[in-house]
Amino acid sequence: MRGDAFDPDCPTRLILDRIGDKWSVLVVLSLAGGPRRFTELRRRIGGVTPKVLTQTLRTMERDGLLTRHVFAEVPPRVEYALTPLGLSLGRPIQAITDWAEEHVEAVVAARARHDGLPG
Amino acid sequence: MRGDAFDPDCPTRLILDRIGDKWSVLVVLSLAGGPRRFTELRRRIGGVTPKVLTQTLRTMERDGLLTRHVFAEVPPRVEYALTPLGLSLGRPIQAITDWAEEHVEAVVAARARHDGLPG
DNA sequence: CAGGATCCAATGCGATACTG
DNA sequence: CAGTATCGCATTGGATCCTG
Repeated sequence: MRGDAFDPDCPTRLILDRIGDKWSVLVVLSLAGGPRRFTELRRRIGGVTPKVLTQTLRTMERDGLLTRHVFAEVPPRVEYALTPLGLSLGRPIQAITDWAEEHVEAVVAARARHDGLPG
Repeated sequence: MRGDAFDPDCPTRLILDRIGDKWSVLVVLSLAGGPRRFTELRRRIGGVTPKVLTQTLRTMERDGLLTRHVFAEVPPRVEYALTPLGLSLGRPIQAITDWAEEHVEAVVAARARHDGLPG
């Protein structure tokens, strides 16, 4: 049985909320090539604070999208890796960001045109 | 020149923000089959209030994703339709919602498993 | 290195009521 | 029918400082 995004009570909405958050998408893309450490992610994803990155990673771990592996070393080392589920999400995510990167100019232009016109 | 979603100053981020909002995705899906009137959209998209739906539609119009056409009739009639740009966004959006509807159970299960375990 | 703790600002969103 | 106006809260996310 599939979900139904149009039903306000369907948990599919929860997924869309997650995808809609500011950083999950970039985390998925960053991990698509293999496991990464916390600071690697932080550097790769411009503008994210450690607090928010941690929150994002914890939520995604809870949702079964990635795993968190702590190595018993000094200095500490923690690696994040996509699960098969998270990896499968990578494809539609990539489609969205591809669209965004390709059409960003058209949107910005439309916005300028709209804002420039009176009324 | 394409955008770069990893650059915090790239407007691509603005697009991701739009896609991430609670209702735009459902509006795109609702209009994929052709133009719809305001109340049709409102009924189709469960749980949205008129104020928020209007906001969403206005923003999407500004971004060049849809057009708003007012008919000079009584009672009033307003139709919303996707532009070619909005239509092109429909495909990656559909990919995301397909993923969500297909994997919602896996995510909910992962969440339950995670929350059920101590620590 | 990988975070936790705390405080705070923005704002998205909802409820309700009203209108040309 | 297709909105607008007002109010207010809950959530999200950012700045900053601290630590095992």
